[in-house]
Amino acid sequence: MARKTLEKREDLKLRLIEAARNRIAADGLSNLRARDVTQDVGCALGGLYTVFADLDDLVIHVNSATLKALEASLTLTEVRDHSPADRLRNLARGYLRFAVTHRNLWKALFDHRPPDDRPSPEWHLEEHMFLMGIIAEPLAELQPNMSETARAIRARTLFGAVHGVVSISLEGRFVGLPIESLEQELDDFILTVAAGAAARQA
Amino acid sequence: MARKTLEKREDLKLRLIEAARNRIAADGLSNLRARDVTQDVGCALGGLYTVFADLDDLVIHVNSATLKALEASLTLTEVRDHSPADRLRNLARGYLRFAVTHRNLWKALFDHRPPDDRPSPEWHLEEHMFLMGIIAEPLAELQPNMSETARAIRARTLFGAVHGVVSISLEGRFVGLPIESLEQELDDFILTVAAGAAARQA
DNA sequence: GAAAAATTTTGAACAACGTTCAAAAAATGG
DNA sequence: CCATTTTTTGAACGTTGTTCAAAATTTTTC
Repeated sequence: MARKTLEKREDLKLRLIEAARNRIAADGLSNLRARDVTQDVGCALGGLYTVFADLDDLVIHVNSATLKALEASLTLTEVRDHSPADRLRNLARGYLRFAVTHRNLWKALFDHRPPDDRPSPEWHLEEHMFLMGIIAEPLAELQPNMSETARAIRARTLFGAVHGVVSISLEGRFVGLPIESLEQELDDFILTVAAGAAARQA
Repeated sequence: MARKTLEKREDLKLRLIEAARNRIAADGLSNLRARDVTQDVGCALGGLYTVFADLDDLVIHVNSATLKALEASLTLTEVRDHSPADRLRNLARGYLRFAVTHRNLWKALFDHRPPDDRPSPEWHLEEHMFLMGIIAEPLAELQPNMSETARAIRARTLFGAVHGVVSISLEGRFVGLPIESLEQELDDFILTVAAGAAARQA
């Protein structure tokens, strides 16, 4: 029966993802080794390549799980009856908190570069889109007379800005700063952007 | 005489940096190979390790040169008698233009991760600081009653934001967009931040 | 249920890296 | 010109990701 076979394959796949996730969370993406994860799950080295195309494919699946966790974390903090600026601030805070809490997994989302001849599959690229979507909503409220496409681009810009601020805060040289200061700085930044958007809107 | 020896060492060093720079510019950081650069300059494989600690050390020197070029490019476009917002916009534009023009060298600045047990030397970390310094000046004019340290942090935040916007614009999926649109979007973003800063200042 | 056929799993072997270091080559100095 | 020191060399090593013929297992057939 092909039934049992498929199930076992799927089970191995999940266990490999879980093992890789733990390895990345503990030691960082750059220390992920095919030999380690296969030993962790108790299969042969070659077993990995019966379920994934290569290591990058496995990493993509780990990143996919991380994105789902991030999505769950961000949509949880969404409160619909707050002002747009407050909602944007909450999203930025949530993003910062997630990055701090799951440092290595979060870093893996952006440190991972698939080889030139094997770019990320379409389904994974689309997983990044929910981030833009989440931002687009409060943005629409903030600048209602903006075209749909312009707002999509602006959401991407805003995400890039927040991600950049969080990145440089966590990876830079000022990492001695307490998390509260980072949050305060990020809050200020978001409120500044929101104020500017509102001002230029009028 | 130790004179000639030192000169030859220095010459080899420079030639290796130049070769590595060309390789990175052409094929990207991830395709840089010790065997390639040593062949390019016509020395033995081991010769590289008589002048640099390892490949990462060589990359750091390439990045150092890239930062100098970026600095030259940005300070050139600085015009002191413009408004703070205009100056910030010019800096952001210059940054975007540099990233577009020297795509792979610019990417190498941030893609390169030295191994955990061998972080970047202090002198190289300080080279990144001029970027913050350049930003801090117009920022001081924009928000004069801000403390020195707060402004330093804000400059870092602002750089992170601009870098994030440029990154996501160039590496994301919307790369079909013409450069003019990216520039327009970045302009808008900067002016929004500047407007917000001015508004919250008052 | 045993033998044959198909499938799955294995891990030794391979190629491509960065890095090392004993030996060769070159430079120095007396 | 030879001895000594210094510099350069590239074969060899350790560690990667990846492959694939063979072993182990499962399924099918009679």
